Amino acid sequence: MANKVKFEREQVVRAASQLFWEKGFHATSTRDLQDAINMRPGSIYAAFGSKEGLYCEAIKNYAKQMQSLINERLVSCSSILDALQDFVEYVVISSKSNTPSAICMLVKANNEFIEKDSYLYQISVELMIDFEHYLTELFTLAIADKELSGNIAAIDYARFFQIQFTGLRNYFNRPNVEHLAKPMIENMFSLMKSL
Amino acid sequence: MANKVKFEREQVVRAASQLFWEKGFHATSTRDLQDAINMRPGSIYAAFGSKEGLYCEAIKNYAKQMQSLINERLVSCSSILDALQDFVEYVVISSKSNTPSAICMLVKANNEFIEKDSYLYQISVELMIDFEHYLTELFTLAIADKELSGNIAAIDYARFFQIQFTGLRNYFNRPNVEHLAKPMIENMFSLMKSL
DNA sequence: TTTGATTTTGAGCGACTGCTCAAGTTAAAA
DNA sequence: TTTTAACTTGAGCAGTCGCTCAAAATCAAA
Repeated sequence: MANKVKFEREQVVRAASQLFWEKGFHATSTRDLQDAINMRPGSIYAAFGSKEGLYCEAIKNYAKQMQSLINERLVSCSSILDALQDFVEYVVISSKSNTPSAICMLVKANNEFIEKDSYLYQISVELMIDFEHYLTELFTLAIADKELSGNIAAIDYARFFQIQFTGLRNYFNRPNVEHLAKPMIENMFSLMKSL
Repeated sequence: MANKVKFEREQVVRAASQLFWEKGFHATSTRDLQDAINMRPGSIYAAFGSKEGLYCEAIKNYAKQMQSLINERLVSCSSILDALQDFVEYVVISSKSNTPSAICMLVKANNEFIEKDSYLYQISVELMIDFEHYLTELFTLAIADKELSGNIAAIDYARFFQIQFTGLRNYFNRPNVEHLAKPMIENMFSLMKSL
């Protein structure tokens, strides 16, 4: 005695994620979303409650996929730092043409939601802290593997990495500097190894 | 045979700048602006042409004021790098409580206007490049003064500075990390001096 | 004063926003 | 089959958006 949902939730959330990532929360209208995910308002609101609810799933999906990108490289690369460098090069250089924005969606969210007690701001902080924890685990292993000196703590490597990564992605969101990306990423990693 | 404008243009642009900086372009309504600058729609549109026109003046004013902050410190400090470090500490730490956002307005604009051929995106890029040129001049002087090794070119110091600065400001847009700001800024500058 | 170009005012236009809900459609259970 | 609960549809609501423009206010020149 029922009917079944006709949409693929993961696929819909990914499409919404792409649109929100590109345009930001405020500049994305529910009509834009309807077109992007091919659902009518009633279905959207039945499934996600509100534009905010859909955004919330979308940004969590984004964070999950970003970690997947690293995890894939941990399998295929011979060291943790090689995996991270390959990840950074992929994000800043290779994926630029088929990605909705050069800027991390978490950073965009963190910049857009100015009310510090708003739900979406807090989600953005949570996901960034999750990512920092994930990085800290990786750098703990990298220190144990003697890939890094261990002169500073794993969490400090994680902070250094995030600041460089965010700074680089912002810098390369301007035209005519593409040729600088590869050497600057290499500098970033040799700097980190010298800490 | 005339009437005179009753508003102080510089003061109005500064107020608009603060609001746009805080909320971004899309999330700032013309009603918000009316209240912030105490002008009625007709006067605003007579003076600035459009919301976009007002934003344009506002962001240029922001860029000008940011350079003023550095220029003031170049006068009062004994070296260029001291002035820059004082500037960074002021922006990231001291001014945090009386500033509309922890994030640079140019960076926010550059992230918000996704149409690469839109006028406001191009303005944001122009102002960032202006700032890079300004920094490059400073680092040229710093190299001549032997404050920096000169192992890399002035423009490369300018790029390094911008990436660190943007990365730091983004990192400190999260709660509970304030105590890390001072040491991380010191690290940034000692790292730069070791390049 | 009076004149008249200039500036300011604010009601309100047409378009768009996030969202609702009655009506229609679907498919498993009876 | 028929029933019925779950799902989908899309017209449209109440509110907000950027912006316009006729009318009122202002003030230097005549």
